[in-house]
Amino acid sequence: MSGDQSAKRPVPTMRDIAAAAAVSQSTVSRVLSGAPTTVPIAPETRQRVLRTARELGYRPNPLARGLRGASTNLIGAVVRDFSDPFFAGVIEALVVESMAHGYNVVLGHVPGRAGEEAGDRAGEKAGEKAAAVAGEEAVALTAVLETRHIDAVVLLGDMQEHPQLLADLRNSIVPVVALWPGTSPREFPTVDADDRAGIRAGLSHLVSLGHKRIAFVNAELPNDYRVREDAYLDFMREHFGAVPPGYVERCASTLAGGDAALRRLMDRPDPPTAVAASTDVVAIGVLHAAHSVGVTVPGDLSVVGFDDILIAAHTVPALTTVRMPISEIVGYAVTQAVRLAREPVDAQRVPTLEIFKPALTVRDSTAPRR
Amino acid sequence: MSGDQSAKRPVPTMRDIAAAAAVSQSTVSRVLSGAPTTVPIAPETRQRVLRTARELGYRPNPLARGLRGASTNLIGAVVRDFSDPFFAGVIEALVVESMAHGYNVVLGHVPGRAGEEAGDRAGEKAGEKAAAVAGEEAVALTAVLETRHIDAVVLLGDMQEHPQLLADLRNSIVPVVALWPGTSPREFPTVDADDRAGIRAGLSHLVSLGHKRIAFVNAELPNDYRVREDAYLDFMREHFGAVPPGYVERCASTLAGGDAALRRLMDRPDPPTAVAASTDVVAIGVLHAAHSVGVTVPGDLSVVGFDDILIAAHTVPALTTVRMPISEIVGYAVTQAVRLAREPVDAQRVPTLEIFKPALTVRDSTAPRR
DNA sequence: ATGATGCAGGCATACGATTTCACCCACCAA
DNA sequence: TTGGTGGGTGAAATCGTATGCCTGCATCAT
Repeated sequence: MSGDQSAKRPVPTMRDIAAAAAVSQSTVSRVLSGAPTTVPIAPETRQRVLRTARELGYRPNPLARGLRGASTNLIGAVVRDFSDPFFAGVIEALVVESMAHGYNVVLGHVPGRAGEEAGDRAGEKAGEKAAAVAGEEAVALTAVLETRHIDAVVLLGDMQEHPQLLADLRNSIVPVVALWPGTSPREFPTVDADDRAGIRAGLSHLVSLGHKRIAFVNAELPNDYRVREDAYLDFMREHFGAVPPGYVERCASTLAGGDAALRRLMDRPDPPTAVAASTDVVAIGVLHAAHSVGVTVPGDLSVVGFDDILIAAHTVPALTTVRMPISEIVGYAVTQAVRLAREPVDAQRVPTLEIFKPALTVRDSTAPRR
Repeated sequence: MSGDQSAKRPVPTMRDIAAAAAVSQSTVSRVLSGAPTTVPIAPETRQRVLRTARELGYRPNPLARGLRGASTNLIGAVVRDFSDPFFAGVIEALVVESMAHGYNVVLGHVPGRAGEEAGDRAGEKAGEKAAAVAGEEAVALTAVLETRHIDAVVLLGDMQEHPQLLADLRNSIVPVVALWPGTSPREFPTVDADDRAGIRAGLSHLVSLGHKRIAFVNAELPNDYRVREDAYLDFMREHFGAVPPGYVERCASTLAGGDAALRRLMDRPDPPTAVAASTDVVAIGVLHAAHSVGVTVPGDLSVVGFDDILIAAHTVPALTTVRMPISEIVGYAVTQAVRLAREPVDAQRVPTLEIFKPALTVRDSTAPRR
């Protein structure tokens, strides 16, 4: 068919279509963009152009589109911590939801303090470029964004560690939606979960099983985000008048962190009979540690997690946890982001706040106190 | 500082720099791109331009760059299954590695049979556009790519289910690197692991512990990818002369799949004393099922996984598995992709093949046969 | 003194699509 | 016949960057 031509120009341009359909390139643009043109197009011309485009296998060049200020249909996702299974699930939901809206997702990962390093290694490719461009560190931080390359940005998790990124975002024109913002200032439209209600649901469940010696393992973010911990403290004070001293353990937000935290708790003279964890990841670490030190779950110890990540239903034993409505939250956020991407700039920065309610999911890691 | 100006033009262009530094736009481009120009630039001019750029907070517009055929520094990742924790880890590695090379990652997910649906819902945004563009289904499938928007494509997992995607890739000029291609035809440079060696390592370990009744749980991909299963069959025949009948269970590549498979195995009159799973995900399902039906691991049953995903070290009990060298594989692939992105088109499609060796990681889910 | 060299930098154009403006033509009313 | 009028189309500017080509201006050798 288009043999040798496709070898040279695999993707035909509008000019090619125009030549083949014997119209001008402007007409091709008008027909293919499908936008309600100000100018009328004869039905037959329209058909001819469409047919030609199909035959030649036309694909619009999004870069050229974007250059004119049109949308690139790209959503940038900046995620605090990649290795966290919770965010892995979030990203999946985000990608699926975005594609359903006709958008793709560009992943950005905010390097800890690695601005320098990233710049250096990028230099491999860019030659002197990296060194030459002004304000290189700042550029490295906002790498994903490269403003205007992207129609909207979704912030996943606490971004407090990256003020530079937030500042860049603030000064740019891209709409931003923040999810699970933690301690980040509420400067963008935000979607979050009612952490306090979630923690209370888990704790109420433990109390209803007769537990009193309930410890809390808090996955500590770099900036003290203590909503879940505070919810625990308040709950304990309400129900028992006081928080058992030493019953709050803080640890890294990892499996190993939860593991270590439980070991510390069980080493106490008065070990708890139940543990609430601030995330499933640490809860799974707790499960593992309990098994390692010979504590039976749920016989000797009840464990409640938070998030209901994918593996939670298949741990040993299956984890009782609080389901984070990820798809609802992400779905809402994407809808919001897409809407903002189309709206005039001035309407975008209203820091709205939408809260979703988590719900308890009882499985096998909790049992009545012995 | 730049008060009202930033309100109108948040991101200055090269033209702005040029005006401010009293040089031509071309000079600005030459200085900022840092490429070894054919044209000499006076050091002082260079400095002046750089300073001006810094002061005005210049950021290159990647779209405009890309339009000229330059690189967009974007790598497209197409992943077979998002919900798989294995691929979550892979994506993390990919993002980190890509950013180290100065690239960002665009996530694509190949919809099962959902071409229609995706197109419809995308229509929300594009109005008649979606319907108007030729070959809409094809466009939906290659959504991420939008050829030339991306410098290279990394294929994650088996793409056999998506011949349309492969065809598009074949006809486009983007370099492609395939990772863990499974049954996909070897038409691109490929990076894979030595599955056979990995399975044999796991099985040898079980045999050295005295196990003979070793079953295999195969996470079945849509296209029968049976390298791991075949490795098991061969191994068993070599060591025991035959494969115990009914000892190969196939299941969905999910936690629930592994769960169900183990239940079937343990229901047999001659249950195995050890199980090798083709992936950690199903192995974790196996662990969970064993616990549910009262089979102790590793007392009654030894379990070996494959992949060494993040949670594997923290399951109950910690999973003995075969470590998939993800970072090595991804690192090699990204280096390759970046190199190909810079090379002339004709050198790109040589279907090279690089194989990495997995290694056994012994933890607590295996023990001598009782 | 003068053409040859080399250094610095500007001009113009290309990239592919969008969009504004202008144009042509047919048809209708006056 | 002529001045609309409006439908249908094309030419050209534009977006921001990269680059081939050309032009000044010194300096240098002859």
